[in-house]
Amino acid sequence: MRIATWNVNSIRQRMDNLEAWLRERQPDIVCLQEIKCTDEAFPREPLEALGYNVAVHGQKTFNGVALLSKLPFDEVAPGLIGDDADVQARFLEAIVSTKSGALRVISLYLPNGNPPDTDKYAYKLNWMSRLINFSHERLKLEEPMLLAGDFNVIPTTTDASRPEAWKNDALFLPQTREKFRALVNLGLTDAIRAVNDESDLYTFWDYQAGAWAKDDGIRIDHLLLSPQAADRLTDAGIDRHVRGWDKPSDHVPVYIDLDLDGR
DNA sequence: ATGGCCAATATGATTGGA
Repeated sequence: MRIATWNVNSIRQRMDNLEAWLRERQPDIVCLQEIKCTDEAFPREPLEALGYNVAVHGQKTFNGVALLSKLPFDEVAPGLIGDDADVQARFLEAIVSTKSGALRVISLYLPNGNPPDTDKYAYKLNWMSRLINFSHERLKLEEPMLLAGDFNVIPTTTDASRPEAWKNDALFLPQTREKFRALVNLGLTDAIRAVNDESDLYTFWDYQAGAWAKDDGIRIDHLLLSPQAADRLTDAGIDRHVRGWDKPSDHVPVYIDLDLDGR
């Protein structure tokens, strides 16, 4: 089973790219972020025509996450625990039934947090604490689970072309990386790093300053696997070529293959 | 030349992104 995550930076601006990439990569499940539209405005029909069930947690103008799945959804739940007053659409949890049993999938869009001297950074750190609490609870279930999305975290210096340029950025500050480590240290596996320790693995290149042309990228889109999912991991990759297409998102898809055939 | 973009919005300037 192939599962992918992609921050599309507006689903309505990215439908041509999304459909082309779905035909090329043939994922079974896709976690989307920054759809930037309401549930009503989400283009369900063309995706359903490609064989996907669709679950959406959107809002007007900003943020918004969604899930596509060739398997039907057994359960879908929007929102991250820990703050009932948080109205930003950044989290969508679902369960599908595979031949090996239930698989829990979360599509998440972690707050950017810039500038760091504002309440935006406090919101980011608090959101990360809530994600740690959520993950701690779900890991007790000891089932295959993956947290997939735009984490807005550069985990290490190896994950940036120019780490010094990000030294004071909310994506790379020590507190941010510390919280990300605390999350991973609950027992999650960073899928890309489980199969590849190269230094030039990026998932985002800014639209500005010729970042793509200079390969000035960062790795901030991640798939974190529970032990029961990590045991089934057979491959992981980044579709960086999609960044070179016409009308690209500034992020590219990241995917994993899990052996859930239930032998 | 050390800067250069993109998307949404009762839109033509502002906000957010990273």
